Amino acid sequence: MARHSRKGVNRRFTVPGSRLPGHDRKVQKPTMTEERSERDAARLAKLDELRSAGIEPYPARLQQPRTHTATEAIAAFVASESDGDDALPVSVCVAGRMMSRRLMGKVGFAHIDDGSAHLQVFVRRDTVGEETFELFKRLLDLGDFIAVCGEMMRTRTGEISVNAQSMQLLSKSLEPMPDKWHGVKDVETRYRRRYVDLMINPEVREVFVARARMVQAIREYLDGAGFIEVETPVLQPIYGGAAARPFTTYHNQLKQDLFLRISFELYLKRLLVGGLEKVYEIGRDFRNEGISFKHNPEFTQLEWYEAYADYHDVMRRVEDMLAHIARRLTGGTLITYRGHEIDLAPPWRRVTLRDAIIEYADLDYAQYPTAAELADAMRAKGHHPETTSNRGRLIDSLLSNYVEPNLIQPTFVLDYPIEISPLAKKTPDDPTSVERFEYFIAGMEMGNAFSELNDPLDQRERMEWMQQLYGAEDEERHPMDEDYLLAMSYGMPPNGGFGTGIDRLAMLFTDSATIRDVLLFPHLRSLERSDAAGDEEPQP
RNA sequence: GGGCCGCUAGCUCAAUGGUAGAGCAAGGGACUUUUAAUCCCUAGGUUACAGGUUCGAGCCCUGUGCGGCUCACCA
Repeated sequence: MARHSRKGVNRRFTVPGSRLPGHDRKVQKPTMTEERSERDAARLAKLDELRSAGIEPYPARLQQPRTHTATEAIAAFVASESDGDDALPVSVCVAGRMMSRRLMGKVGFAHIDDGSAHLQVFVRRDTVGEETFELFKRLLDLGDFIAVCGEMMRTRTGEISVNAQSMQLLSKSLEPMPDKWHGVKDVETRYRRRYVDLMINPEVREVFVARARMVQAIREYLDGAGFIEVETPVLQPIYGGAAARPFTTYHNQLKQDLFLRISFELYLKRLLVGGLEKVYEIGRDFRNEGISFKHNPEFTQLEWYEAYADYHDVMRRVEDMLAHIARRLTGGTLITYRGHEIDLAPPWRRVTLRDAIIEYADLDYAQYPTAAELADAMRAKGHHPETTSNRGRLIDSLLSNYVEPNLIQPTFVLDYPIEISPLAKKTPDDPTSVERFEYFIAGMEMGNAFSELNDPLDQRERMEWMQQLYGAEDEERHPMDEDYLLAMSYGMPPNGGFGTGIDRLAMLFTDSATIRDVLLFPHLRSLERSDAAGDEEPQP
């Protein structure tokens, strides 16, 4: 937009609102642009009026530097009040977005929001002068950023306020603010224009502050336990470490197909080979799968690997870490999620997958050694298995359909079928099962861990077996990763590994019903697509 | 991808198949301690889009778009 000079091209086209979603659908009709500009005419006229009065609506800096956030200004005034008669006046310069304004003749009130608090500003014509009062009264709009300097005071009704001595416009808003009382409720608008959601709905900001504090608590815990944080490639020539379909991309100069990672696992375990004993990574994974209240195409994952630990050690660390997060966020280990009171205090319940399925689905899969037998037994119990599934997937479906919804309190489910766990060590007493657990809270799968397989020959067999088991046409079939096998052949210490969805933890700790509420910009279908569809053929 | 539900002014919401409204926001006016300020006036709409039924459609039907819930796959 910089190419449009101030007094050059029709300024209408620089109005951000002309590209807002609700108008993109209609933007091809010029009449709508005209109507749009009519609605904006008042604010655009104010821009002209401000400039001709010598007031730059988008100044580069404050005339007087900010001395206090809203919270600090209030605190400073409260402190001075406690001095009683000896109290000295508290002079402040504050800045923020004007959220409300009440005009009454030659005096007026406004609230500014700077992210720390709302602070009332009292503006009296006799104090600020004719010119500034006119600016405040007539040329400012809700949504404008302003700076205000003055002494702190209490109004007649007792509200701590800034008694404005001077006022500066910092940034003009050309879009109307949403309803000050109701905010924005439409979820599509809230997700597509998160900035509007954040500016008007204070509880949204709280969710993301809590999420940030949660991640901070995780790093604090792991750093304190001697882990180092590392970063591994997002763009990978061979994807792996999970059962999921990847996004593909292409490097032009290398003429090479690349995949966006679906997990960090294979790279982090290479680091154990290299001698880093405790590593973790917090980063983005990408999975080309369905979208739901607990699935976004890109999501934040925590994975760690710890040499000389097995999956029992990992369980102890997981329950310890989550209790640590809860204490940091709430002071205790009790949290409420969607009406359930959940206690994260260790130790959590531990139950084998087999026992859990016996308990909740009334079926002992150990009695049915083949997929066909198990599927028959499931049908006899009134379940409806996919006919094409292998035995591991059948067991997994029993878990997610019958067990998972019942696991409200934190629970480790352990010892998984080998067919769906190619990177985990076999259990010593049962070669069809592996030392793996998933943990569940509030009926949601939260994470996954193994005693990591470190036998290179076993790993090669397992990968080759997976190739056969899933068939060439299966989209979750993974390519062989020869370099990973090579790394393991150098010798990998026995270790316990763990992965968990940061977004799901954030849902849990912020009592959010959907992953979209803990993602600042959840993935939504583009609106532009519908406009382009009629004009041109989609690209192949 | 399947099923169900939704889409009306910038925002929040009304409107038996019969003239599309209100509050807030916006524009004009009154008001020197208000706080969802108050009072008077004004403007603002291709009811998501495209068809159909009907004398007449925001409402009924079909399709499309976007969203929500849900099922399937997955963390």
